[in-house]
Amino acid sequence: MKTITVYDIAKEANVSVATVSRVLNDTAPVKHSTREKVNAVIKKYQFQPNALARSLISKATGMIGMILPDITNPFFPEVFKGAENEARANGYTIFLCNSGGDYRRESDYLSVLKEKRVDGILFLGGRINLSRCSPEMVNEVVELSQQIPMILINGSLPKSGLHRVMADEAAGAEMAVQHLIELGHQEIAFIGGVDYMTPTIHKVKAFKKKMLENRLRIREEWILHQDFSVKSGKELMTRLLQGHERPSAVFCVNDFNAVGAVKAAIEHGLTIPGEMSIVGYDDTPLSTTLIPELTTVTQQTYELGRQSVQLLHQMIHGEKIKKITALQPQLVVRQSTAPYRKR
Amino acid sequence: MKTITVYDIAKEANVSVATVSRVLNDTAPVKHSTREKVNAVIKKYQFQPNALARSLISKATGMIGMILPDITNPFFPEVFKGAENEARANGYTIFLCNSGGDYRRESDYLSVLKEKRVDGILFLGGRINLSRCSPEMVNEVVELSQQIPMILINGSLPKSGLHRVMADEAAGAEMAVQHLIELGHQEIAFIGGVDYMTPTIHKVKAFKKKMLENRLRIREEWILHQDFSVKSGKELMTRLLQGHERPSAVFCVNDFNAVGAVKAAIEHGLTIPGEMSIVGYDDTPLSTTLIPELTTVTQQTYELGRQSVQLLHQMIHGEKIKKITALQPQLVVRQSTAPYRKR
DNA sequence: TTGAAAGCGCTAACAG
DNA sequence: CTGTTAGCGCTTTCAA
Repeated sequence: MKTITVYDIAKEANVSVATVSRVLNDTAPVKHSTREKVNAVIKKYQFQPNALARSLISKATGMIGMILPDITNPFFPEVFKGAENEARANGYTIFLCNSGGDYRRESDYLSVLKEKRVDGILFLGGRINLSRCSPEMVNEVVELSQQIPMILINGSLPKSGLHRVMADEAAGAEMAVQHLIELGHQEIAFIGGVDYMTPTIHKVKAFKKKMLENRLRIREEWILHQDFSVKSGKELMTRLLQGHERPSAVFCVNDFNAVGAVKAAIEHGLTIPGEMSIVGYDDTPLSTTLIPELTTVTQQTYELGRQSVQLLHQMIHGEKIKKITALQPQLVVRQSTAPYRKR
Repeated sequence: MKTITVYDIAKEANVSVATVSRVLNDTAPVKHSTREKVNAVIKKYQFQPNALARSLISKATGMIGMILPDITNPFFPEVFKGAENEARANGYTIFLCNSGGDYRRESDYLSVLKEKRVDGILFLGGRINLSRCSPEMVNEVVELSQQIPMILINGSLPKSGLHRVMADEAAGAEMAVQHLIELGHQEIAFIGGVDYMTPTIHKVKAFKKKMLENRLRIREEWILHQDFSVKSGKELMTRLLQGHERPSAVFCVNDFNAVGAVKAAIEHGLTIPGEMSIVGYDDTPLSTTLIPELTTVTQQTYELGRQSVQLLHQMIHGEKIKKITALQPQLVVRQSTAPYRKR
């Protein structure tokens, strides 16, 4: 099946390819009658100009690359959705690149996106959430960002000066802890996450700050890390419950961990929130799916994606934009937290 | 910032562009020393050939388009993951197109994917799950499939002869109902889904077949439809519980609905699975997140995606493949179903 | 208004 | 082994 080109259209319409191009792009006046004629032929063959050839000239592909760590974590599909809707409204299509948080894979994708000449890149997870990211990894990203507009979502790279869109995790974490304290809890634990990634670090820091502010004891043995999964939340909570003393409330690094924590607590015969208050983070769909529904912190996930693309679009068009856009998180109180009651 | 091309490399290495191209693609013998020389210059500038220009010639873009209805439904990220891993292994990148099940949007994306000259298309949801799809919509897809290899996942289009990869929903549904019956349940309801889409239709049909086979009464008023959401599952279950008589078991069109059903049942004071058995479908992560964990049917979601890309890859290379690839679903018994007990 | 022709960056004959 | 050159399909001067 021969692919049809502007030449075929031109020939059949008895005009030059230039004219075909003109009616295609409405880039110069064309006599009404010839325009009609050309359009007729175009319609007849359902001709669609080859975007590759166009891009080769225009230096724009209408493609955005989005690198994220794990699309099966319900936080990310929501970001994607926000990004995609905004992208579509502006004529972009999105390459979704699941890195698995693997730095090698991130590099691979960065490279692929570069050779495919995407118009912009959205970077989430992996190296941009590392407390200490190697200079080489930073460099790779910084150099690419000089050729392709890029936005880091919910992360950063040391002295890279890269554009960022983020939800203020410290603020969100403080709200969560504050909420627990206001409910009368004094024995509060923190669980989840790996200890070398910023989503964990920011929250632990905020947690300690709030505890200190309220003259509450911080027990290092009640700050437990592992990873961001449900499984991990379950194991960590189990560990907590095996101690002589146990907290009356737990703040989890994310909803996954919180779900695990809830499951562990219930399996150990505790009632939630009666005997144990638990708060998660991210406000993923999981939180309303759970019984009891999870008290958590929303990051305006959809907006995170939407605004990022909006800004990226502006960058692509050479507009200056703020280096940092911060979205305010918000506490969502549901059923997994309750006032402290003495045991 | 000037983008650098093969010409720049050629000039600096004192060779012709053809030679540069040769070392880039290893497409013809090049003297070792000149190869070294060229590679040095390439490395020096971190040169990456423009994929657009290459694709223009090779007629291959290394891009696959994936149209699906809702990436926030945890079933799809898993399919995507399987697809992406296989894609990556074969050198493809994936355009993720969230159609929202909107036919107009599907058409838009189909058109975009065509002009972007993707090498292949994976189609899920929306029109390919309609019991009656309009001839125009069918046509649009069929015509495109003549130009671009395409695979329909878990769906079909009337007499289109399109390639399909699917999990056998009828078989899966039968397993689910069989399981309930073997547990001694006789009063079984079916809830969920919209009634004009195949995921619902196939299951209802299988449900009725099994009931009939076992001489069990099918009550039409216990076959309730709405949509595929948690909310809908909740509302439908509530409706069921408000009747004079109530079933002892419910088979739900998917996990979302099942979660809603569980929530409704618990809110109505029922214990699960003691007083009400519930089974879902899809085996999404939700099912292990719930308390009690959900008995459900797995569709081999990851494999669905992986094998689809594998087949698509073969089609792209002109190999003949089977029209239909069916994956066997499997019942996963967890905690939401139990033997029938008289009330 | 329209056409001829020169590229966009790369690959692939075809000579040498 | 290596260079020259003609495209891939489209847009865009430059003339007419």
